[in-house]
Amino acid sequence: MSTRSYVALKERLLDDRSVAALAETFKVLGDPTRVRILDALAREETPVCDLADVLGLSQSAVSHQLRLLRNMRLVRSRRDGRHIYYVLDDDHIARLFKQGLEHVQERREP
Amino acid sequence: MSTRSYVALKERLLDDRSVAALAETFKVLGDPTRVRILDALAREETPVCDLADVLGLSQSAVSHQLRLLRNMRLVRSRRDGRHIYYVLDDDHIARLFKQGLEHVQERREP
DNA sequence: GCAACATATGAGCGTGTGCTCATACGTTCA
DNA sequence: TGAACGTATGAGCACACGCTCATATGTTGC
Repeated sequence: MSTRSYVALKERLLDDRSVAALAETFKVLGDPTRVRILDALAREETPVCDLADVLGLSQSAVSHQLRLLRNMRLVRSRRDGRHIYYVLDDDHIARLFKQGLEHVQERREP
Repeated sequence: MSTRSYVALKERLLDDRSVAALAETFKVLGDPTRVRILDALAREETPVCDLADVLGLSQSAVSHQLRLLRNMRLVRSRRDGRHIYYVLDDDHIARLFKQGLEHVQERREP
């Protein structure tokens, strides 16, 4: 092991809760299907069936992902007749999402 | 399916490349071990053995993750004698990381 | 009430992922 | 040169994850 002192580093590291929360947050955004769903819902309130159709996914697949996003409070839903409309419910995530987008788009032309 | 027109939505969605890049970017950040490694490397240049020790991980586990981060150009390494020092090599990611952190920390007191 | 539609959800399957273990490669120093 | 140290890497395993399929639940209009 390195002979250099690293104790100072150890003490400044992120606490476990922050690490877990951070990883969990990024993990939700780390899947193409969820990215597409969130992208759509960031633009306008959309019922499940339209999401499935627009994204070319099965109703079931969309619904499963929405449950996850709902549990994490990233989206919220309201019923209108037979339809259930979903929207983004987290400004933080929306901003993080946008910033991530800027970064990948900047990075495209090096 | 909804009778409402959703064609307009379809046309405004993110293109596949952006979606993939965005998801991939977030995915790398979506693991506690990598979060901890990046957190440490954001603070100071550190050799693999110290990383393993400070984070309480095996040398192999750290090395495997570093390879991933290296391939994605998020970290860079330099050799100094027997040690190989790693540092962050991506300002975008560092900023994204910090912003994510602000969000999870704000969110802690609702 | 009962089709038809919209959504939710559990089970199961194939794949990806993060770890360990063993081992190879590289460097230093005596 | 060879032992000790530091790092990289492939194989393999346990588990997580995202999908499909089947089915349950909920709503509308006839």
